[in-house]
Amino acid sequence: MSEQQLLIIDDDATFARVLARALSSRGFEVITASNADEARALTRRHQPRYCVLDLKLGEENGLRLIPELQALVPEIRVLLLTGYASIATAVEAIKRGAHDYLAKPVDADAVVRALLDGDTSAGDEDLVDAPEAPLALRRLEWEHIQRVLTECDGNISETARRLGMHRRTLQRKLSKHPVRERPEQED
Amino acid sequence: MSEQQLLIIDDDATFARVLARALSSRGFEVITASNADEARALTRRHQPRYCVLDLKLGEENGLRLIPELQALVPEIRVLLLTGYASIATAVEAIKRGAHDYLAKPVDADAVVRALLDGDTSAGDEDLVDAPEAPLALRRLEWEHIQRVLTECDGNISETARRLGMHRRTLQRKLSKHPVRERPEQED
DNA sequence: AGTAACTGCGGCAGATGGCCACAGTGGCAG
DNA sequence: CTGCCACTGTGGCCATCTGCCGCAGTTACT
Repeated sequence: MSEQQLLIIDDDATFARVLARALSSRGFEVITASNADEARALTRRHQPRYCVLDLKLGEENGLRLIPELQALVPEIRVLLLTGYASIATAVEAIKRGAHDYLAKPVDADAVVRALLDGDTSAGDEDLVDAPEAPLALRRLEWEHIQRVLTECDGNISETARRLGMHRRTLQRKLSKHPVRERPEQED
Repeated sequence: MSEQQLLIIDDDATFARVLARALSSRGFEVITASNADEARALTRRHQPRYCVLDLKLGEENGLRLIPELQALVPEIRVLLLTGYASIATAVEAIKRGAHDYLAKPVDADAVVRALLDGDTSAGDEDLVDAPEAPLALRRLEWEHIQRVLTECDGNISETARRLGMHRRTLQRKLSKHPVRERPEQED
């Protein structure tokens, strides 16, 4: 296949570099941006077909970028990556036009798979089955918090109030590392 | 004014009944289906504007139903509900046209909020009078524990395993929790 | 009998949560 | 401009909770 342009947008330089290397070696022509403005500029210039976007771009919200990128490159495929994954943000991302949404840490193969997948566009074969296990308590808590947080537009105090918990506690929970979806396996 | 038709599709009769009651009291005209065929038939007949769909419909996958329902009622809003939530299925659900995706346990208010969210045609008459009160974390946790406990036929060890917590911890939670923190009526 | 599950219980160290306090910010009314 | 107010980040204290250990008793199946 001819080389495909791929734009990585992540303010975590280390992560971006590692991912860029991995994707380069898999046949993509990778360019990277570390903030929204840079991303816009590079997108305009290079018209990448693929994009890996970090949900949490410093102060900004990566979600906002999705429509912009699509306006610049209609056929662009945006893959959202985040270290703080939750169902609420995943839903939001897809609604805004992201092609897929993965939780860090991911391996490059998963990224490639997600990016390339769906040219068949929602083939029925690929139906994801629901996991047989219920959500672990930690994760349930995380999901609920994320949902309410979204509902409150990121207002932590308000969220804490609605959740009936102390603001300080909420802050600590949020800053702590999120829960992996499949805790039993390593990557 | 005209009540909004709402179709609940869930093979868990108890859950469907409880939810139906709760949503009825919030101003929806609720009809329920317990399998895909029934759902198709009811959709054809009643042309509901809203739909609450369980992801795991017995043998079938609720995801498949989404496009079908939308073919029957183009403006239908499908809310996916599942006790086995995962980011992967959430992404898939939204891609297939679901309006939102929530993990059980949810309270009826959250369902209503999700259904009406961004809905311009929903004259927010008597529909929205539901108090904005997301479950407190404690309560959410309790509900989830009870759900899984029931699923495990009261087997505490198994429940603890599935919930990813220590058996001793579960025991202590169960033994102490006097259950009632706030007698919340469903209607 | 032996094995393997489950259950209840006690205890301990370390993690977590609730709460207070303080500082800095930004919007808004007076 | 000047408070007032709400939000946010942070540190610290102390009570509670959790994870993990062990032990004993029970039930069921081999």
